[in-house]
Amino acid sequence: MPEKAVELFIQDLANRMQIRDSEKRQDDNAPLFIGLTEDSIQTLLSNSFMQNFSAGKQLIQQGDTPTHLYFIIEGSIKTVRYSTEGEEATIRMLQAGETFMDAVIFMGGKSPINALTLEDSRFLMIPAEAVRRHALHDAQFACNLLRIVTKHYKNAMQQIDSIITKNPVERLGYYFLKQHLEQDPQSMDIALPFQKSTIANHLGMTPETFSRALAQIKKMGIDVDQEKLTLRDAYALCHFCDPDTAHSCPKFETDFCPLHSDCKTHCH
Amino acid sequence: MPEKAVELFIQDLANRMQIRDSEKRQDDNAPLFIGLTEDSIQTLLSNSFMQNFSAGKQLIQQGDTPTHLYFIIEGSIKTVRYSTEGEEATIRMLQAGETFMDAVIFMGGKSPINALTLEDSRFLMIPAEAVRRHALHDAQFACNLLRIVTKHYKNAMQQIDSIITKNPVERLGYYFLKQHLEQDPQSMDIALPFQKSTIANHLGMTPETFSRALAQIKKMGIDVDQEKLTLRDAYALCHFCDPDTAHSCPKFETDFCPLHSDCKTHCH
DNA sequence: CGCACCATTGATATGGATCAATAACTGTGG
DNA sequence: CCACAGTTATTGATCCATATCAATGGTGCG
Repeated sequence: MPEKAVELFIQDLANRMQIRDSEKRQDDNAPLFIGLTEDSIQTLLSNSFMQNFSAGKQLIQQGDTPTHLYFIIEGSIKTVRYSTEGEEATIRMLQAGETFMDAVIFMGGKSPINALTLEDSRFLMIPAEAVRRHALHDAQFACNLLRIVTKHYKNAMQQIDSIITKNPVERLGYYFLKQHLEQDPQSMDIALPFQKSTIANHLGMTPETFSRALAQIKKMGIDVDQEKLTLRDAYALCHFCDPDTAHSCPKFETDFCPLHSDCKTHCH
Repeated sequence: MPEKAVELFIQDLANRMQIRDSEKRQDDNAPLFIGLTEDSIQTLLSNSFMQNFSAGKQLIQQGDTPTHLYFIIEGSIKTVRYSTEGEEATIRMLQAGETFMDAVIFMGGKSPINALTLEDSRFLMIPAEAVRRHALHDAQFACNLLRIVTKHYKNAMQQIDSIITKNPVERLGYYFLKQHLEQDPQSMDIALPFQKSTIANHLGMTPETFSRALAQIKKMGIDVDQEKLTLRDAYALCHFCDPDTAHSCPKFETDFCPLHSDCKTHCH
């Protein structure tokens, strides 16, 4: 039964990756399996299985030895650290298509984070030992992991920077900007994929402060309608940008990008 | 001339790794080259070279395309991000034997960080393209990179957690604890490897606050003598510990570890 | 010796946390 | 369809930790 599920998953994955190919977006989804041979995927997944968990379940605790790499088929989770007084610091929030425990597996010790489901979720679980072994045999797979982990690391660096140098409004704007670029840079709508209090904690502020920051943002050309934002102005988020984020923006290096030296219109 | 330097370096590295072998500490130093064949190292370093930079030199700017992986032969550097108003957030401070730009090379875009020398320094510089190519050919090398990057990532997570949930004194204590475990868990002395203002920024506080936190720490059984700390009590730092850090402490799971359930002496 | 630079210490100000109350939404059952 | 409880979000009032401002002391270097 587990094997069957995995078979199905592989087939589905293959389908999806072909679709992606034609869309030229093969990099973005399931980056763990990019460029692997059918054989390689089979070997890697030979002891993997699917499992469901209900909302609010602690999958991993700080100090546990990580046993699996989790690939989210359905649902969402967050990874957090707790202080001794029980305060929590949210490191990441993840949705379907993303993986977690991918980095922890290679840290060579106990897990520095807790992982818990935010809603009822379904995972493909690949044994940690299989992942480590496979990485040593398939350099492509190891490089996929590298790309994934470095991306996490980049996000962590931006999170650190945000918390240290930015005020709540700027942090929120920066978060929205990144969501905007990630979801669909053409659309004027941005979805809030998680509960506000969860995002607030991820940004290092209380829900109250988050709420007040939202109110500020409204005044800057962004309509807030429950769990959806609408930009009234395509450039409303531009002054939250930074030099490395700019490069993933379609407006970058057009004369309309406020960071561009020739820009006349949107500079301040 | 560059080739000669690299030859020498490899030889020196080999020597050092043999020494480490006998000390059973082969994991800790030069983790980039662990387990690689002589051939593999040769290929990797074929276009590498040594270069010196004076203190305060910007090696990489945010938004630059990273060109090399740097291995610090001598000196120290820090990686930082700047806000638009010029405030800085220090991500890491590194010394001889460590590498940087290792993760950035695999992020597939522009650098999210600046790197600048803290003193006159000397680096082994390996072209980024060579690193990426070699990672695809030598899975062992890719796994070494994975271990390095995941370690950075772990530190970043702890840094985020510290800044969000801990007050300045706790952050400082946690930093000292980690230094203590990293430098020499047996010794009662801890060296401050960087300028106080640099550490302060890394911990997300001003130099003034750092200074006041130091004063608090003095009251907790730790003598502060300029750039060296001395623990008056081997357990002085224990209540700054957390479940995942504990595992790298020699006192862990002895009855004297305050985190241990059977501990009678040091609990509070 | 004197000039920088860094660290410390004290006085004050302020941004965001906390506390408290209300409002909006979610789902459930009558 | 509405009434209800439970959760999540907003808004207001207050407080406190840490930043900021300012002055002094220490250290190393030319």
